[in-house]
Amino acid sequence: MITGEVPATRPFSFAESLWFLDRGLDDCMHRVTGDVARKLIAVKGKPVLIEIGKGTDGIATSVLSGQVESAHPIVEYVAEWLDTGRDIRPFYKLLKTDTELACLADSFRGLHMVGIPDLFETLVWCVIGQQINLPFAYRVKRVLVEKYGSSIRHAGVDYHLFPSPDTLANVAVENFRELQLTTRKAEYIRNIATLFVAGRLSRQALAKHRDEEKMMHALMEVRGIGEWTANYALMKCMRAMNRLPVGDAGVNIALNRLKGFPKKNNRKEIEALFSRFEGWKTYLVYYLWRSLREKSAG
DNA sequence: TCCCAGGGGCATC
DNA sequence: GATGCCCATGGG
Repeated sequence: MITGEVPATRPFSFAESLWFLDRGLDDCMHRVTGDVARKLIAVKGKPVLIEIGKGTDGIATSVLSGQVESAHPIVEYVAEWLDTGRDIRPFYKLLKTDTELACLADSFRGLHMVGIPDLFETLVWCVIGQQINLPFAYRVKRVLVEKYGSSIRHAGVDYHLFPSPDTLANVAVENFRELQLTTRKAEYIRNIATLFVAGRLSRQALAKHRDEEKMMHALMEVRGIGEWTANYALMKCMRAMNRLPVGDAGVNIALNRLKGFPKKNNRKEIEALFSRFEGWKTYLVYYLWRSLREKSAG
């Protein structure tokens, strides 16, 4: 069996990564059982089932199914996915300068951001999740993926790859409607898929902009991608470090709880706070989201 | 019943 | 640029 170790820059908590992957939500793109997670990924276009668990000094990975020549692409994938290489100590230094937020560095010590390496999946997921609650959004995603994504079965469990742009570009709006997607969302998804097929939208092309604001602009030209979604995509997929999804409900609630900010019309307070987190705004958002689900917070 | 949920587009002024 | 409305499901 091919195995590998993904080095992690400390502080790093695999338990936090695992907690996020589970969260009590039913994410069809991976499976968490006990202290490991399994996920089907594409390596050179072929499905490979990997398992990740706590390693001696990072994350232990192994290939359960599929053909790969070495652990190298697997290790690369996991490092990108779980942001293991990030040194978050500077972020903690900034957190410690804020009386009410200092606790985040202790409560969630070693939490690195779990990303979505695939841009197409990220954008489609955003569209699905727009303006609906998360459990429902995950259900819709599961039906979409089970219907249109390729999968393999291992030990009696199905693992899925996200549907390809080519597949979703050819799904009729009425078939999307059967998945409880609105007509408008169906159109957005079809359009995004078509742009990917045509090569007019890709992670690689987007990355060439380098500048976060230029990437924002490029994404927001696409129908269905507004400011919030563009921010989210840059955070989760492009690893942009200075994003603040304006108007995000989670950020508002978290800062209301932690710092007593108003729940609405709080732009001034929030921008002032985030201006002190230059280079780490994305991570601050992520830690605020994390704080929402701490114990009694539900 | 009402309001909100990890929004976005569009018309209108 | 700000505001209001539409979309359209499910949870509290």
